[in-house]
Amino acid sequence: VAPRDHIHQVLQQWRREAPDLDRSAFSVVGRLSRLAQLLAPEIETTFAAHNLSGGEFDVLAALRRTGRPYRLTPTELSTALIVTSGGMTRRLNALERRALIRRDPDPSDARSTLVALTATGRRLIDAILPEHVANEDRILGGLNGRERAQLATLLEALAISVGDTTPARAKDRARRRRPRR
Amino acid sequence: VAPRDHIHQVLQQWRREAPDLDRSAFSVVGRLSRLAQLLAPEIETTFAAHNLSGGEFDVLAALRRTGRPYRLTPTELSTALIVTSGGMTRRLNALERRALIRRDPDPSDARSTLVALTATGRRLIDAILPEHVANEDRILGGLNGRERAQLATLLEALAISVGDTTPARAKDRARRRRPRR
DNA sequence: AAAGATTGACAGTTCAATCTTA
DNA sequence: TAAGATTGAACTGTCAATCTTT
Repeated sequence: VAPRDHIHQVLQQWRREAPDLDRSAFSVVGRLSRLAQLLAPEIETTFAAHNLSGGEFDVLAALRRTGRPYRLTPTELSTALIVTSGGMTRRLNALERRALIRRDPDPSDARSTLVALTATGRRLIDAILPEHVANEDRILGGLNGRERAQLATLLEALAISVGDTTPARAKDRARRRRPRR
Repeated sequence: VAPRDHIHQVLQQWRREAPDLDRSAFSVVGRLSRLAQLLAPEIETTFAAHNLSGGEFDVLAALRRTGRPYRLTPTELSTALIVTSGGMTRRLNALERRALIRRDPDPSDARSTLVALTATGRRLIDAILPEHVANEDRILGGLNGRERAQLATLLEALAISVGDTTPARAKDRARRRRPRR
């Protein structure tokens, strides 16, 4: 018989116990959250091999992909990564202690700081990146290119529909607050 | 212009900064984990309205969908919900303190206990369930039936390919360990 | 030995309060 | 007043050690 996944059995149980309940949303949301939970530890083994947590990797990666000079404010980081400012402070403390990032004062706003990748941090993230990509690719090994593309398209549609659209950058947003007529 | 999601911009940044890196896996895995992170608090508002955490709801729901007499062992629960046994003990303590579940000794194995939904627990989960389903449906409101079905199918294929297949139940597994020829 | 459950130490998060600067 | 960052308390999870029973 064709194998089914864990959520399929859960759906069957609900069909028996509560046949009137609509299960179409759960068949998506349930699989989404279960897959995320299942894949996270798998993905974090790569980071752990370099003594990084998943959250710490995310910070280094966010700085790296920004391009030179690899700088963002703590607020920009916590917005992009969906962590509270308190959570971000904690991550930055850990990374700064290991000299993977540096906190410089923001010359244009004394309330803020600029978080920058150090040379050490940049070397580390550049070393991890290819391993990480290879690992993700291995995890998705069961899906061919067409399936990946289809999945990415549908997930993007869902992301857009729940409002996960690219926010304007802080300075643009400020400029836009009182739009010109 | 057609709006794109947050991960789309991340992918563009990587294309600029590291054009040789294959981004196809991330376009799936990145969206998966980000959507799970984005949707979780949205979903948990329903539970919070009844003074339950997401993890506590999961335990009550797992017991409920099992059918009468709504009983599972802590090991079965921690396996089904992907939490460690220590984490499950913690959840069960909180639920037992509020008399939503009960722990009875297992008559057939003195090492184990049987976790059962109380009448109060059953009333609570049955009251939450329709709200939860309606909430999930609202969250997926941007996807039509065809898109949901397609997404569910692709996510199941991924789940199966990473090994998230329905495990045989404990007693079946014991029976199967030394298969008959 | 090994399995089931629990415990306590640790990790990482959110939340609300606080301090400084705009 | 409000925004940016930090702090400490509370919460929730993992991990490794432990105790009991098989």
